[in-house]
Amino acid sequence: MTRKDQALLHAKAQVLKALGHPTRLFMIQELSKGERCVCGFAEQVGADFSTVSKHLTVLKHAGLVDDEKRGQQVFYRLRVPCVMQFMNCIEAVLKSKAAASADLLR
Amino acid sequence: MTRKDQALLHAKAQVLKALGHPTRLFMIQELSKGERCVCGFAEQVGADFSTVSKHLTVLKHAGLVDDEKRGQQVFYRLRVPCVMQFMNCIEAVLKSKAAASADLLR
DNA sequence: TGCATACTTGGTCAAATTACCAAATAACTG
DNA sequence: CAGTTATTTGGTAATTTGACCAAGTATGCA
Repeated sequence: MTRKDQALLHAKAQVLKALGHPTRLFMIQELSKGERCVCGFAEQVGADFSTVSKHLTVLKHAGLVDDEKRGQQVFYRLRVPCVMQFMNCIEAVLKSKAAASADLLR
Repeated sequence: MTRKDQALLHAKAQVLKALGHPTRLFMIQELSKGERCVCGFAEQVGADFSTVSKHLTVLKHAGLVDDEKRGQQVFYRLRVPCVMQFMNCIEAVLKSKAAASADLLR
């Protein structure tokens, strides 16, 4: 594996890692319905404003969302909507896992 | 959000988190080509045997892979091949991010 | 200008992650 | 059975993560 391959692998993993947190995944799901300001999330997510802001920063650095300041508010939006297509597959993984656990009970 | 929704969100995030490590992502990519024993990975990945084993355990717990012992070797295989479809989208995210960085230079 | 609102940033701390080594287990081999 | 190979498990140390609080910045409004 070349150094370039390694870098690409690392970059891809970073994106997935950014998605790998309940709060951030929730944010992505919400953003798939449309843009949202930080304050909008602060209400829904039961966390500190600063925590919400930091999670959004992680998503931004991963390249998953864009932000735009309008007035006093900062609006975030999903940059690449295709990430939502992951969800079906993830659910398939969970189902397959559940099925395997059920197998153990037989 | 109900407690059940929360649990589902958490479970999904766990799957993504499992994918969010360069070594594990590499393993998944390799497994998409066919099953592989732990020793096969130990060679390719420049890490300790125990480290490799632990990464595979993480993937297994996430429901992403299955293992089967045959003789002295343990073979792992991808349980849900659809995860490979993520890659195109992830690459799109990276490209979009690169494009945004390029914008800054204008 | 001065104060409130909306965020972000920096600091701190506990918990989780990851890597390695050493030791334990399991299955073949002579 | 003794020794070797393949893999997992347990322990430990370094690093990263995630949550909160407090302080800083920026915008809008009286």
